[in-house]
Amino acid sequence: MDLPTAIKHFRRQQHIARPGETRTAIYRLEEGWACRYSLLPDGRRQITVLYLPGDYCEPQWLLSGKAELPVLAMTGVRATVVPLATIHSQPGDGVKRLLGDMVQVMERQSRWIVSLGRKNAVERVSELLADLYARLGGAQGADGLCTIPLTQRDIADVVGLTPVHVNRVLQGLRQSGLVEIRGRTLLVRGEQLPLGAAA
Amino acid sequence: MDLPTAIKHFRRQQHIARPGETRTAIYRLEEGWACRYSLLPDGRRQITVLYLPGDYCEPQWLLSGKAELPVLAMTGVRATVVPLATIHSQPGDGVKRLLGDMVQVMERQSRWIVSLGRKNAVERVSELLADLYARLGGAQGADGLCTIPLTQRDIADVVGLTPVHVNRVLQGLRQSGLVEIRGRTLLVRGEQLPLGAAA
DNA sequence: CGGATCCTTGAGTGGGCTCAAAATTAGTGG
DNA sequence: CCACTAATTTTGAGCCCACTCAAGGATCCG
Repeated sequence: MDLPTAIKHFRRQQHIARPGETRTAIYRLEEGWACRYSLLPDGRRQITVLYLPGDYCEPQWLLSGKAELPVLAMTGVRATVVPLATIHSQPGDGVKRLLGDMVQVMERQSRWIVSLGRKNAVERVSELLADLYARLGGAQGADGLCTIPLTQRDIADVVGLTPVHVNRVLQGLRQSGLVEIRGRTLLVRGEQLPLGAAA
Repeated sequence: MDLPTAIKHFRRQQHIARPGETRTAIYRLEEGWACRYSLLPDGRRQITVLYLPGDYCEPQWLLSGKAELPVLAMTGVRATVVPLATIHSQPGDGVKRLLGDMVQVMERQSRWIVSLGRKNAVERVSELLADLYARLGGAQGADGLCTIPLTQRDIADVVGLTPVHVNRVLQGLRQSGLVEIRGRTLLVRGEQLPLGAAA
């Protein structure tokens, strides 16, 4: 109803968009994480994009106006609704900002293709955690630890591994002091994790 | 010099763009294939995008003006030079067409992430060949066969496998009648190959 | 015709998967 | 606050797909 700041809430495991839907607005995540994923007929799932607080979800709706793949809230989500009409009617920063975001997403996807195609389990998990650490803007907690609200199954569906193997990899990283696990919460100590170098 | 149709040629294995370069024009491939790739310090290579005749290379230069990763001619290439200034000065179809292409590339990358993360060797190679067959616009030869000018090493660097294993997979597909190999040329019989279904 | 690149084949290895079960944690309703 | 259930994490044993290493044949190119 009110134009400037419509807010929408989603619960964990609730769909933000479903394939084929026409989209007339995009969301800016204010709080919580979301993902775009793909489900194979036999149940295998692969997450193709992660959306963190501050991200626009999904930029390409500006161009295509249609959702190709399902988008899911991975935690509770609070998002600002940004109607496409609003953006188009003010053809200044808004469009540019979003197109820039699209390029960012593309580059991140390219890097991820490299990881999935050519890197082993430890490298993939490390790179994911390093990327998330960087995107969260450095440390959150006072002790340089930042919180990852993902299930080990979720991580597995990002890095293309099984939950069991992700668990074993995380145990290795834990012994290296790179991550901590308190209850069901994953804490990452950023810095040392190797970001994906390439040429 | 001449504005409307500047043409540029590249030989096989010649770089079309190198990382960090400023780009003031994009190319439209008239003939030949190209790819964007990433090289890890230890020599592992992963191809992230394939450009076929008719494709614009690379659309995101319109927005970023900079090459992030190297682009390589995989065969002899003849390309039309499209200066970015030309596109921006005629803000009609040109921009829209290119942005549409960008979305296409993004969706193809998403599908490829699914393949690399969740599919086995046979599925990946089949999907690649099916995708190429579709993008080449159906059959080229009179017999419903289309030609793939890629090395088995090139294919390996797309699907994230070793050349040796790609060879064994292709032999399986050959016995299934899905592909033919004449000398060093790969011929694909499209139709039956399963395109990546997802939901 | 020589050299380089590419394709092919074989034997052995290993990283990540599968299957299965137990332990821990989160969530729910009374 | 507690009992109960569901979801997640953890651990173990065995297996298989794709890799590695190595050598020999084809094919291309100058």
